[in-house]
Amino acid sequence: MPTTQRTDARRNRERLLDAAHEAFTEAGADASLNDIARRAGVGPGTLYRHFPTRSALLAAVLHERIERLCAYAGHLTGTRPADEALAEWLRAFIAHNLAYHGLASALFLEAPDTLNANCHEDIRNAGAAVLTHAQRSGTARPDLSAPELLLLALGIALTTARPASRPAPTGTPTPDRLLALLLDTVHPRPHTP
Amino acid sequence: MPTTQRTDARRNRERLLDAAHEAFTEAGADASLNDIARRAGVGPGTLYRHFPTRSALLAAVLHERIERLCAYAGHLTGTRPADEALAEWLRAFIAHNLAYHGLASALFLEAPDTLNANCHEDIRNAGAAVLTHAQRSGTARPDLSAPELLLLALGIALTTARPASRPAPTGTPTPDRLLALLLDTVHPRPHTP
DNA sequence: GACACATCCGGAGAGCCTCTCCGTTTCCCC
DNA sequence: GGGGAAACGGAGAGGCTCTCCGGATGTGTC
Repeated sequence: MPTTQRTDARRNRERLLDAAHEAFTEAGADASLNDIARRAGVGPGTLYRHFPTRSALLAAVLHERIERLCAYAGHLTGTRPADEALAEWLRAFIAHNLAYHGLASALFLEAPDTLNANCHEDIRNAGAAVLTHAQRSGTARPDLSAPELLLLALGIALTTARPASRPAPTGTPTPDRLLALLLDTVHPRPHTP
Repeated sequence: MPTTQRTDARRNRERLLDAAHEAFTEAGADASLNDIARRAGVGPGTLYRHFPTRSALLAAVLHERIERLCAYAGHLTGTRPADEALAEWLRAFIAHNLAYHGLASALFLEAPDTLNANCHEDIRNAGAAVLTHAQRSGTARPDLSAPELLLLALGIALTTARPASRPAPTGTPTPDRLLALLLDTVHPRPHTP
């Protein structure tokens, strides 16, 4: 069993990822896998061999993006004051989850399996790193856990994501405003009244 | 055009609502409308005549529940201190949105149309009433709007709702804990450091 | 270069779902 | 009890997910 794929398999995989990116961009969660296979010039069987489930495909499409998000955490904690780093990373985290009309959030809510476990783990670790850093500097309350913070931020993405067709009506709170409110929770209370 | 439905129509409508309640309880968003019609002992055509879209059916199923939620707001502001009323109503709001494995939240994120516009409006008004009451009493920060608060609470429901099959893994933050964090944002800061 | 063979492809098709259309039945009112 | 409006129901079109397997295609070997 050679560790390398056949070249046609590798080529098809790339084509499928490109087609999936296109389809998810246009149709979000409603994108048809059949259609993605068609766009890639490939049979449905080929799609399912490369990506057994819709999540697997989504995880593969998001893979690079997630790696960048995680690397960004390291970059921020190294170059910015802890509270700025936390705020900026959360902003990036929310922006990431808004990708593909909020489809990226869906991956995060799925049951972790062998295919997306790394994504979950990596993001959780990145979030934990940024939060811990802020807590050590005294700019984040110590009783807050990373899963709590990430879920709250994820909620912001989920409630502000819009399906392709429907733009946000005016008056709808923006993700930035909701994040600002969330950050008020994160900062330690000056004192308990 | 008589304003009253025929008795068989009314009967079928009731049966459909019961069947839908069952199916949504079991399968959440994945419930098949075909299956709901079957359970109700009715053809698919009948289902679609009574409820032209899935949302319409969902809105009808949730109607009573939503009325209770809105009435609860009035009750709370009349009988409880403003901050307690706000906390308790938000708890109820989140619990409501967790119904049918989070399916109830979906209705809230949909584009308002003639069928569900009342639901949106009523809930928004109820939330605004409870929030305004708290703001007048000085227990909620004045720069917070009802849509903002509702979206944040809705986010909690969305991120903690679980599809039928998959219970929350231990260590997952509970809705109550996330709400407690959210309420910290809501209370006015003792002073700005 | 040709051969053998593991790998990979493609598309037909089963099964389900949404939603429509229209001939038929059922109720309601006179 | 009879006429007509209102409502029913189910066949069926079209699409989607996912599987299966005969056939095509790279790849290492001689």
